[in-house]
Amino acid sequence: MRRILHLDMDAFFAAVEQKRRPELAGMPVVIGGSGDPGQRGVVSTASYEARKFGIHSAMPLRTAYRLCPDAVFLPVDYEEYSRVSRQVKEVLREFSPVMEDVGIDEAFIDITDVDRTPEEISADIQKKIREQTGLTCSIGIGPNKLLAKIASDMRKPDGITIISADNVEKRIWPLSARKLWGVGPKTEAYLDTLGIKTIGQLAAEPLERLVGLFGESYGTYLFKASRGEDDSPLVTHWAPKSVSRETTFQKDTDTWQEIARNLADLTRDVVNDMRKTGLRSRNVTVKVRFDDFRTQTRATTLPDFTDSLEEIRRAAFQCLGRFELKRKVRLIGVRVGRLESREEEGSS
DNA sequence: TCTGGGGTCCTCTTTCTC
DNA sequence: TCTGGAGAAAGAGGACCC
Repeated sequence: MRRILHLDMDAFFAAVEQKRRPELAGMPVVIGGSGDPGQRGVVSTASYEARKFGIHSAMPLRTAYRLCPDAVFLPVDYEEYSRVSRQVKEVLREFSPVMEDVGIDEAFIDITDVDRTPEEISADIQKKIREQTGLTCSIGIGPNKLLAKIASDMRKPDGITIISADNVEKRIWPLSARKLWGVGPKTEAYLDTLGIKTIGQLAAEPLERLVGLFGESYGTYLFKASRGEDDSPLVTHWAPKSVSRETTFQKDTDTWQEIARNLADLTRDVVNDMRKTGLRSRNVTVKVRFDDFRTQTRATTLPDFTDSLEEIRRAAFQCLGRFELKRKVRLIGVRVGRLESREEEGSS
């Protein structure tokens, strides 16, 4: 039986800010966008004090401001959070070389071969992270990634939760189906129309029914996940599949020059990114979101892998030309896909 | 009056090729 | 030369994650 540990930093961005500016400790702090709640943007992280006002991630900054005008609003400082994140990951690597990064504030490690109890390992990790960074984290341990991740969410902040394969029914089945990784707002609402609210109710459905409702791949996934089954391995190395940049205009616009200028800037940023990481691309996609929030994409395949700004910009503008820009534009974005690394040229 | 940005993966449809 | 079908590749959209 595997033993997987999932670590989740508590209110990470807000906690980093409160740590480096002690006067913010105990105050409602909201991190997001440019840090100006009058501008367009959403909440990335709210401190626990801010959450008491009903503020949560993905909420528009303006809404957060209405809920708590006294909160401290700060811009996202990825460089600083990345630096702290590296410290946290270094601590984890001391415990196991098999680690999967899940974004900036989460990770899995495989502790199957670590010769200590899960409780000891978890407490030790929490202690070391607190010493190194001054921050708290929550830890979940289970026989697979799915259960470890659900566990880490059960006691927050600064908690440790252990779920074993034989107490899935007791611990997992009463939870909302939304707690399963891969079940978002849409699926939750659909399940609700079927009278399915909990993971246990999902587990009561026959495989054939779930496959009929959700398709082979996702139906099978839900069937297994509701039983706490997950044999997915930890992904320790992976290559990027796409690089993108997008921006939401502060005011919706129908000025072609403004749209074009932004697309040119974003394309330059994407190409710089690609070159820094030694990648070339064969596919360019442009994304437009209109003022009614409808989103469209137009893509084109290039004759060859390239990191030439000229070629990629030409392709992006060719895509832009295929949109009917009848409404005002809210967002413009560009993505390059079908990547290959310059070193392994010709191999894909 | 709202609804970010950077990703992945899946599904369905259209287009290409043999 | 015309037509059709099968299968692959590309394009588009959408759900989901942090």
